[in-house]
Amino acid sequence: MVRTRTFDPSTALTTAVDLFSSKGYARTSMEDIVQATGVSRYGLYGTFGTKRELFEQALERYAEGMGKQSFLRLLEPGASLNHIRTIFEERAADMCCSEEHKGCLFIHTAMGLAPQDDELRAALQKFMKRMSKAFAVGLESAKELGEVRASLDVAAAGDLLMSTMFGLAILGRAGFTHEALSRVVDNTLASFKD
Amino acid sequence: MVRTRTFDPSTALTTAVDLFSSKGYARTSMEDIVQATGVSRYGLYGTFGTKRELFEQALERYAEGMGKQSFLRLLEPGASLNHIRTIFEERAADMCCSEEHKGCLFIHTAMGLAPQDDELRAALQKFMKRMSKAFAVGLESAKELGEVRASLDVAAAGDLLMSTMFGLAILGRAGFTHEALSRVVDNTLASFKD
DNA sequence: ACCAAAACAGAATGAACATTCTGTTATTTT
DNA sequence: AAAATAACAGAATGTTCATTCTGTTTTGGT
Repeated sequence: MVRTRTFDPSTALTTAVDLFSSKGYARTSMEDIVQATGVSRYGLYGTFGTKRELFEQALERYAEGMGKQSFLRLLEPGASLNHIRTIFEERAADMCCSEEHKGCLFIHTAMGLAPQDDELRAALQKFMKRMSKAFAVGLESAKELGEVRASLDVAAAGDLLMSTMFGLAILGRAGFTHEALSRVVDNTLASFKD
Repeated sequence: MVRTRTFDPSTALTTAVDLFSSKGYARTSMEDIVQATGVSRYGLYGTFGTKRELFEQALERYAEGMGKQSFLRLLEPGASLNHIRTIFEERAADMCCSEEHKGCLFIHTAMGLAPQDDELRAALQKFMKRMSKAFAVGLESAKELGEVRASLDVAAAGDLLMSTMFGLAILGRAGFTHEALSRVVDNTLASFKD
């Protein structure tokens, strides 16, 4: 390496994640990414490969970020219903109240490339199962705390919470109020009790 | 009108609905629609206006179709939980098991044009509220039949069911099994009882 | 049968886009 | 300091797309 790179691939990828998750694959152009990152086409293609490959890496980063930022807490002992509620609350705030129209990259992937792209669909499934599993583990902890009924099937409830998370993202994107989303969360979580 | 039209606008619109709901706005081209309908560009633009305007009409048609095909039953007296379950079952079958990758046009709209297009977003909200309301009315009937607890807030539950419907569509698109979706539906409906 | 207008098929236009290419600049090694 | 090469900016290429234009064909009214 003779001339040194003038950009940080990791922060560039973060920017790409933001663009992809607000506008999706089809509606964000490489030019958009060049503009937003300040990285040249050369750097982008050299570092990340094609747009499709960049998207895949963005999806991985997005999943990783969600895990670290939200779902890791559920895997720790003592996780409670409130941890789950907080995760929903944070996401609802992102979806509803941001002027930049943040969106869910999982949903964009599912509605966009996933049906035609086996590799991407497999990755998406893996991340989604991880998410459902994290919810299940969190619910298991909550069960020990007596916050949810002992008979609750936490695996099924994990899928249900994941599904709810996506549903809320759609409601948020459609312009529903934060209150409406909160009510859905409250009712869903309440259904696990007793 | 001197020369007679050789296509039926209504069936052409139906075809456009199918294309838009499987691939979304950005990924279906006017050329795709020309091919699938057999209607010339001239006919398409002359009858429906721009692609954006065609999409709006497709969205309306889609909502209307969902209403007639699924939600009208919920407004009739005697609607029961099973009517609701059937609606979910039919949709789940569409989403999971079709090779043509049917999708939900509401979701495509929410993730695609809605954030930037006030008119489309308003239309989408209207249709979504109608959907939630239909669920609520169905639940009210189910309440009279004693299928759900008397204390159930049917308006809140209507939003929840709508959210669930979107969540399921995402799961289906991501390749989750029909069983996984059914389990979510069962658990959601069970949470309304007693 | 003829005319005018509307519908048609497909070519044309101009913009947007993904990707590659070119010439330039910076930096490490010698 | 010179050489070599990786990184850079942006021009070039070829494709796809939405929309408009052109020349042709059909058909209702005369």
